[in-house]
Amino acid sequence: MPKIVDAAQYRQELLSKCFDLFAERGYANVTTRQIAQELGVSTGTLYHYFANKQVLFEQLAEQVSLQDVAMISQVDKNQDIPQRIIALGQLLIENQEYVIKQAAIWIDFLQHCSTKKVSENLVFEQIDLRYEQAISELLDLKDPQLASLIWTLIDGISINQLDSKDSFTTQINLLTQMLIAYFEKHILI
Amino acid sequence: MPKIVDAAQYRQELLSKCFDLFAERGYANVTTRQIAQELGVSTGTLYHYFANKQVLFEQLAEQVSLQDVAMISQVDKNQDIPQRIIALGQLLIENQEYVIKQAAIWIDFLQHCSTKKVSENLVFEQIDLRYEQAISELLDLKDPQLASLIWTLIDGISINQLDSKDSFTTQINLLTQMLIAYFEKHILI
Amino acid sequence: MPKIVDAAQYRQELLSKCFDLFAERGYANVTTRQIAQELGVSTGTLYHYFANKQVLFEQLAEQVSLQDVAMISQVDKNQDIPQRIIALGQLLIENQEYVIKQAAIWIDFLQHCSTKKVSENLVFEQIDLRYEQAISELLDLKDPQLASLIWTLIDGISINQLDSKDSFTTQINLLTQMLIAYFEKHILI
Amino acid sequence: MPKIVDAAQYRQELLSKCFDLFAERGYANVTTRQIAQELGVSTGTLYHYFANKQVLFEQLAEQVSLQDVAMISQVDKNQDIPQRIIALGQLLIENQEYVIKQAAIWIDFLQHCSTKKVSENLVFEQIDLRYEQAISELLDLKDPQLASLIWTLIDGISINQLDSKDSFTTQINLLTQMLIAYFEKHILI
DNA sequence: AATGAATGAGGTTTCATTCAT
DNA sequence: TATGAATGAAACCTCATTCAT
Repeated sequence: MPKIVDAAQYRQELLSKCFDLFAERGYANVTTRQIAQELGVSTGTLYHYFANKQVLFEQLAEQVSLQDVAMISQVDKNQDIPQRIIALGQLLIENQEYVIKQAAIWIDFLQHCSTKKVSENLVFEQIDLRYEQAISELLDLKDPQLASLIWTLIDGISINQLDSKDSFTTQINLLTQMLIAYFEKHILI
Repeated sequence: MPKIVDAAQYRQELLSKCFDLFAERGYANVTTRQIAQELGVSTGTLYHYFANKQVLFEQLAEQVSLQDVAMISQVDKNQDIPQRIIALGQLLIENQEYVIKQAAIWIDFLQHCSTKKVSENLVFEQIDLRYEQAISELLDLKDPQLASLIWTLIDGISINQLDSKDSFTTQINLLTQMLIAYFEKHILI
Repeated sequence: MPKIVDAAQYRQELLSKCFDLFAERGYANVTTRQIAQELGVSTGTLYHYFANKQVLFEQLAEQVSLQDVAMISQVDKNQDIPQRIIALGQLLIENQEYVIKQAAIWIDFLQHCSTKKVSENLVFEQIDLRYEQAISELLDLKDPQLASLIWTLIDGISINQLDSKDSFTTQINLLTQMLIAYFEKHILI
Repeated sequence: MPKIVDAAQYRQELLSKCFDLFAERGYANVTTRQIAQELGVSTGTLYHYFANKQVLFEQLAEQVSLQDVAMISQVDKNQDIPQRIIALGQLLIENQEYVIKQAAIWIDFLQHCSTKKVSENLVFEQIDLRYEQAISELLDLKDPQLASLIWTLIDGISINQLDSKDSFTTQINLLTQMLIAYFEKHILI
């Protein structure tokens, strides 16, 4: 009997392990050899679990999106909308290291998708929808575009955090206030 | 009489010509041969005008940032702040094709910078400052962070425009309203 | 009670099963994984029965040569030489699918042998001798070179059957007539 | 101005230089690095002149077929058919080293073609036709199948010359006699 | 100034073979 | 016996860059 008991689970582990690598260097600047090394396996093993570098990356993006959604759903919904927005901001700031990396990967994935043909965008659209739903649910939104936009703005902030990570807090807080102001004026009451 | 009168100007022309290429494919997916072909010159000539691919790209990013600033400064300042915000939104929507491409290049450049060492971030910081000033001036802002944020959010929206370009208008309009709500609540009296 | 009673016999079965695979794709274009899959076993099992891919192939070539000889010996020897030649041609045409595949494997094996050192040519020479004897016996030949040549010519025709399998019949018939003409002129009486 | 004056001619030179390599080792056993080394160029240069290994090989096969035809046309046609056949045999024996290698490449090419899809067989059919015409012309043949067959038989003999190169002469001579016997019986008069 | 042939390090991927279970 | 995950050398190919002309 072979060593690995649950291949699917092991794949997830491998994906998690190369999260930092892709986030910090970007898809094009990471070699498959580096990935294998980071994972502590041979390149052969890498290709045993993932058809190719592209597929590996797509599965990582998918995994990341699921984690993001899980993070968002941590916000306590027993509060009014402005409080929830603040709580979301708080959560992002607490997890800023992760959030910034996640954004780096997501942007990379976007570029990747725009290069490829439409057929592959199915996985992209599916992921996109996930974010939309998570935000809609959190803020009781009826407008899907608004939900999409909010996460888009968060990503926008995240990727702009080159080294000045202390500004992340400030920018998220500013965004929080913008959202609250917008909600108070257009949505609540 | 030599063909090229003004080398500096010719360089600018070359840069302009490869804007689309980088925007659509991304730095890593464009080869120097493709660039040369797009420009209608040989690779040798390319290297005559630019030390290497990286420098070429950095100069393109710089050129783009100057064009962006020029675009922003087109907004008529003889209106109140909310009107200026609306006008800016309008401008972005009118130039959406350019704005989206510009964002693609900017994000690519960000990734590029975060990979490299600090020494090269000088050019990055310089560019960043330019945006900050343009927005600050346009909206009479005292807080540089807020100015930075606004352009950051615009970029955030822009890069998320994979194919669904019709949503760009909606999203920019939503952002416009957020900004107005925020200004009304926190800045204008 | 162990599953496999007779390892030697099982090996023969395995060899027979991968005949088509090697014939259609060629030694270099068949992976051990494909072989294992075709055989319905794991690669581990494959290596349990055969030291390596090369040995597997050599044994296949040997098995094929034995089958060829068995086929040749089916020709009824109660006829004169020209009739036997015609009967041999008939037999080849009837089994053309097999004959063509067998030739593909044989040629592959020849290439294989010419690459390796002389030590391994023992198995090659042994196989070669087998063909020589079978043909010599069938046509009452004294000249071993002539016997060799005949099978060589048949192989030559066989490998040239890319897709145009209908020409196989024609070409074998032409060869048959050549042989008869040659025998009538130089050998019989 | 670049170094190479006539790229097409240089390509031919490169092809000629790797003839031995492919003939002796076979397509699958020759690496692109070995080819480059044999040619005295870098792998990059190799790929500058040939899209990939496959294309290089196909062009080699094509070149070889042209040389073969040129060789065949050397036979003096001012003699009767049997004499021409003998002269052809003589020519083959004189050039046996080349003939054997050429056959090795041709067989490799056949295998290669049978693996690929029909679209690529155009080049194969074209080459095949060339042989047919050269032989038809030499022996005043009306039957294209017979012409094809003759070259096929020569190839059959050639590839069977593993090391025993002295038998090549014998076998070609035997084939010569077969052909003469066949012509005398079926074609002439 | 302009060309594009030449370079070769290094990228992605394959695959025969091993070995723990 | 049987399995198939794991290995890593080595294959094919790309591409930023150089340099002779």
